[in-house]
Amino acid sequence: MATIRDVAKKAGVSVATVSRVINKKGKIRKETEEIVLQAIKDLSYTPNMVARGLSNRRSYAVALIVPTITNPFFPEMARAVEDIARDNGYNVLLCNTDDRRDRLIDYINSLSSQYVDGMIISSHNIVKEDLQKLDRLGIPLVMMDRVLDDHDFTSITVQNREGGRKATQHLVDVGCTRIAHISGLEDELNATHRMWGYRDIVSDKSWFDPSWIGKAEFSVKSGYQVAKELFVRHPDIDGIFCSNDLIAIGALKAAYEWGKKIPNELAIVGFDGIDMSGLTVPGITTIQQPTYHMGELAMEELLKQIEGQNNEPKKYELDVELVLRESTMR
Amino acid sequence: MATIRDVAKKAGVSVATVSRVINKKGKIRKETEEIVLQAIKDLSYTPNMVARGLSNRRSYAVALIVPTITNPFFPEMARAVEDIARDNGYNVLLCNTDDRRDRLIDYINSLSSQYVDGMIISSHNIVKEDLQKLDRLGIPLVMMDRVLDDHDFTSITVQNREGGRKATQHLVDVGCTRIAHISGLEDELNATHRMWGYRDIVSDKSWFDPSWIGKAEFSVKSGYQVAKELFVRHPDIDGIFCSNDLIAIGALKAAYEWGKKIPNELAIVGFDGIDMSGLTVPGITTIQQPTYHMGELAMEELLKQIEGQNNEPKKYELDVELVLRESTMR
DNA sequence: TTATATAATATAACCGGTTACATTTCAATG
DNA sequence: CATTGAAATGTAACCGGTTATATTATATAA
Repeated sequence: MATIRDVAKKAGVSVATVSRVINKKGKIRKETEEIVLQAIKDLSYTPNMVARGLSNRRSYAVALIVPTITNPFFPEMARAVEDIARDNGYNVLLCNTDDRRDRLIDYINSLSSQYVDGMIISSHNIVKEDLQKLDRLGIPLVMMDRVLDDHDFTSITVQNREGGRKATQHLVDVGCTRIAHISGLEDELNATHRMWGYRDIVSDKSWFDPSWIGKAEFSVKSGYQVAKELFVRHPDIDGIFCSNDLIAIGALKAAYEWGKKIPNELAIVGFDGIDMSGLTVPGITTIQQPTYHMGELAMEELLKQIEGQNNEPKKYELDVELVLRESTMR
Repeated sequence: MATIRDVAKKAGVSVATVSRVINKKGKIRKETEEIVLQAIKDLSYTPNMVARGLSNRRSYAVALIVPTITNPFFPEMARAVEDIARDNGYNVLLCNTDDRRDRLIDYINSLSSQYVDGMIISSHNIVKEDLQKLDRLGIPLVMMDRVLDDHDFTSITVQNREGGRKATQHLVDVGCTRIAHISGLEDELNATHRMWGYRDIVSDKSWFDPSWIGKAEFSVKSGYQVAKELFVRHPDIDGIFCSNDLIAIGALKAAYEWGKKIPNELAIVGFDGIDMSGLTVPGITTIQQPTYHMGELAMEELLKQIEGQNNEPKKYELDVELVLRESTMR
């Protein structure tokens, strides 16, 4: 592998000149530039990113920290992040925290000694002091999907409460009169917002009381179990708004086994709009998040911060959309 | 951030000694070691990985190159790779090629100027000269899932042909007498092997001719379309072996719309064992790959190569297993 | 006690870039 | 023609580690 000094020697100039040509910094004579470019081509030279990183205190890599890449919501986001990163000469480090705080902390620590240029974090385990630490280290950060309530970093999330309302209202509109909600766990802020959206619609109904709200993890298995519990507790249930699509898929499976006909005896609405929600039979009506767009936006905002064009934090709260499928078509 | 020189000064020793303590290389007096460790603790010093990388010509990062992380087969593999990598102090760079050769080449080039310590590649676009290039650059490589036929690198794949046989034989066993196959595209070696497994079972049947084999991309949409074509071409079809689970899900949806009852009028078997295959209604019988294990194994083998313990390439061809679900239970 | 081998530590070069500062070149001005 | 200042380029320090080699301290043998 040729180094910058090889190029300098071949072109008969100093390394500084070569560096200037490569980075288009400072003044260089046209002829000199051409000679250097030719030498670069002749030696098929590529700047060594590690050396450059050491000098610049940069690594040209950003970390994408997610709970787990196996939740289908994240790959699509990751895909978008990587697309934008690649287009801008950055690499993406994939980090799974498994929703464990110790892992998150390990990552934050180890990544900062590697000059990661920025982080996109989706974790509800993050606390204020973590943010302060990153701030102190000068590491740009964008919070994605799962964001802290009170902070001043750029964050990207969706209108969870409004989405919860849309979903629940839709169930009302198709004629449901006993609507349950399967929420995510308490400490998950998105889940809480979605639940409040649900409550906005049902809290003044005569039949409503908190026993209509079940709590599940964001997984198919958990959704399946909690749905069955609801069937026992409320045999007259005729609609469920699930806090995410995985839960909805679990509920669908539970309904099928319980012999409840979908959508006529039980209508189901999910949240997220992962591909899978459209692939079940019947397809599941859901609140679609602009997943890919969120990833794009996150990476773009991060780049702005890294490149220092813009430092005021922005808080995006993107629109969500009701996507109609068979699970509520009656 | 404290540097090694800060530590050396604080401990009253030279940087070489500090380095030796950190890396447990060479002889050091017990007392000296303790003094140094104390200084490290006092300054909460972490070695800078970029500087270390420059010196060692290493980056402590491995690249995971996949067609697209949005195919649910890959996140699980990625998950395993990342787990093992993390445990060993490595980071994982996520690279999506989108099945495009130009992207693959871009990655190979750019990653090599970054001292990536190794690559796990899953791509059927890779050709011999790429392997030679990596060999020349001294970059360890493990080929995953989609491997070149003739090479001498470590590779990890499954018994595709045997899996194809198992799947098809199972359809025969449950009483199917007109069994179609939806294969992946020709240039995908796994798909080809699976198809040959299918042919092993059906080629001597009187009804069989190549029109029973459809070609699809590894996607739900494509599976859906090709399944419908098969329904038209062969109305008496009563079983389909699909080259992967996404195709099977598409076929399931097609059958549902076509009014074919599953499993009695049409039995379906997929391949891969992605989570989703068990979550559809009905669940899809499939040939389960040891996905997580494959990722683990790939990373472990890569580590062996990186750490130089072992250089003879190994070719793993792992067992697959038939997982019974409702789509063939009759 | 001195010579010699060995253990422990220090010095300084090196990895391959960037860049502050120094130097040279050259056109414009007095 | 000498002076001046901007433009172009070069020199060398620096980023923060590793490590070959040199040096010093200590143990062993003669």
